[in-house]
Amino acid sequence: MAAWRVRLTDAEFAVLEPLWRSGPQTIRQLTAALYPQQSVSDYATVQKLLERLEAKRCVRRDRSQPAHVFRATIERDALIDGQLQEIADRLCDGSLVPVLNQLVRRTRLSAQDRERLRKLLDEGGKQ
Amino acid sequence: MAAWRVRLTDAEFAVLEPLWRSGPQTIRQLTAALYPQQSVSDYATVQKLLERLEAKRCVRRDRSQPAHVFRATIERDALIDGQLQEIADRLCDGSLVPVLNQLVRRTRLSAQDRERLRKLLDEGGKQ
DNA sequence: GACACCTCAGACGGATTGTCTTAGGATCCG
DNA sequence: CGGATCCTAAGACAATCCGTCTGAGGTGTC
Repeated sequence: MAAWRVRLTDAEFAVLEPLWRSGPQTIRQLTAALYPQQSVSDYATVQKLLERLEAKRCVRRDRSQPAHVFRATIERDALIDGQLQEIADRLCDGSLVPVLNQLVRRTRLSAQDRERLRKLLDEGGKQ
Repeated sequence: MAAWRVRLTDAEFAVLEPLWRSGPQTIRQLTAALYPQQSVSDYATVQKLLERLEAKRCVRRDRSQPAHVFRATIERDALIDGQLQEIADRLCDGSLVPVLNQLVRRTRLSAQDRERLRKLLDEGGKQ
């Protein structure tokens, strides 16, 4: 699970979302999820976005059905990784540590969240 | 220090960098820092980028000197915040907690780093 | 006056983005 | 068969963005 470096637009992120949430789908299904009252061109828009996501290797197409079925080939977490690394590169000379510090400092955490993080820190130490 | 929501380009980030590192500067100084062998149009490029950064309120211009002096009006940390929030919005329904988890899980941390984070977690709990 | 440096306004070409149109193939059903 | 419906594929489209570049004009200094 390498940190995936790719630049996506807002609309492309939006298309990925239902694929992560509900698994592989056809264009028709995705259009229904994204544009509640779908029009002809909404369908075409989703189609184009999927085409671009495929070119960026974030999505794969199963052509065995008459209506192609699309699935995400990148996990949400991997994409988060990539985005984080991009912040680090642009703002912290490539290091994630300052990003992490800033994030811990700023985020409102419940006691549970904090507990979980402490555990993660412990595990990380043992590896 | 609110999380600053603004979209910057790579070149704009690059201009901000020397402002953070070395403080307020003129266009000439910034150009020298960014384009080691500066040409006429490199100067103009930096000028245009500063103009756009000013429009985005990331930079302020002191006009009292013949050569205007620019300073960053946004801190590096605030910008990191904004970028992190943007990831959260696009990928985690607005919550920073999953981002944080992922970051802790993925980042290689030294024992020192881990210790510092533990402290940050403790402090956060007391507030 | 000549020169150097500055600001300001805007043009520019290329890329990106989201939307939309059209053409054509496959399938289903009367 | 013939028509309706769904699909893919290809590309046009306007708007915006992005980095670069040009030119006109102001100001200061020797």
